[in-house]
Amino acid sequence: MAGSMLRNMRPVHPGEILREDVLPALGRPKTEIARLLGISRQTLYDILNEKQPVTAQMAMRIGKLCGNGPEIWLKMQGRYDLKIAERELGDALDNIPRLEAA
Amino acid sequence: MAGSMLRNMRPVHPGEILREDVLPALGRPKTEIARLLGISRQTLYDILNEKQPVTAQMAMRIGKLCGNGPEIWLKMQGRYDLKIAERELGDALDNIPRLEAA
DNA sequence: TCCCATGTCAGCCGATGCTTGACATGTGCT
DNA sequence: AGCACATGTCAAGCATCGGCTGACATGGGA
Repeated sequence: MAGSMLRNMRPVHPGEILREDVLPALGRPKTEIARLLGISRQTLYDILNEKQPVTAQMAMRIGKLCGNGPEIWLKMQGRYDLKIAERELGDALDNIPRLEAA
Repeated sequence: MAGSMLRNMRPVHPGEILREDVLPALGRPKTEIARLLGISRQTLYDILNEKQPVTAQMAMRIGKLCGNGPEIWLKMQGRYDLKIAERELGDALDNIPRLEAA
């Protein structure tokens, strides 16, 4: 079914795509990219280095600049966050039972 | 195409679904739900009152308890966040140009 | 040489996510 | 009546987070 391929892939931080594919394709200095996005240079670097997530606001900015819309970026971040959350929760999840409708 | 119906709907906070549909169907005291989820009672109420988002961790917990997985909840929150972000950014978006690959 | 881009560090700050503890109110059981 | 428990809400507290500014050392053109 649709999406199954994506689901089984290692979780990819949106910053990796920006750094490896998108920004090189745009071919502009990162300093300018940050300015165009309306964010600080530091914040852009943090995202590219995968130290900060792509928030909803960031997704909108990036989606606008790249013309592909915000959903892709936010969804990518979501998949990433879920993987992290799964690892962080660990055994805590085992203690949560599955309830069924009464 | 798939998803177009969802996209055009008003943004729904996951707490609304929990409050209106899911918890009633489970038919357990909210106090117990919070305990089973492994979170504080206050946090559950905040989510039900749409004052706190469903984070990735929360999505995992809820998804486990309800047996439907975390993606639904996180995606719902994402759509909601995008609507909020769009409103908050406002004109700031107009200042972001659309770049094309060089 | 001067200008600009790059990459990284440190520190600040407001907001967020979640917690504990308490309170008043209601409900059901014995 | 009395107890146990659920409900809904408030007030702090607290660590983390998202984003910023300012600074530094470095490198590559014009």
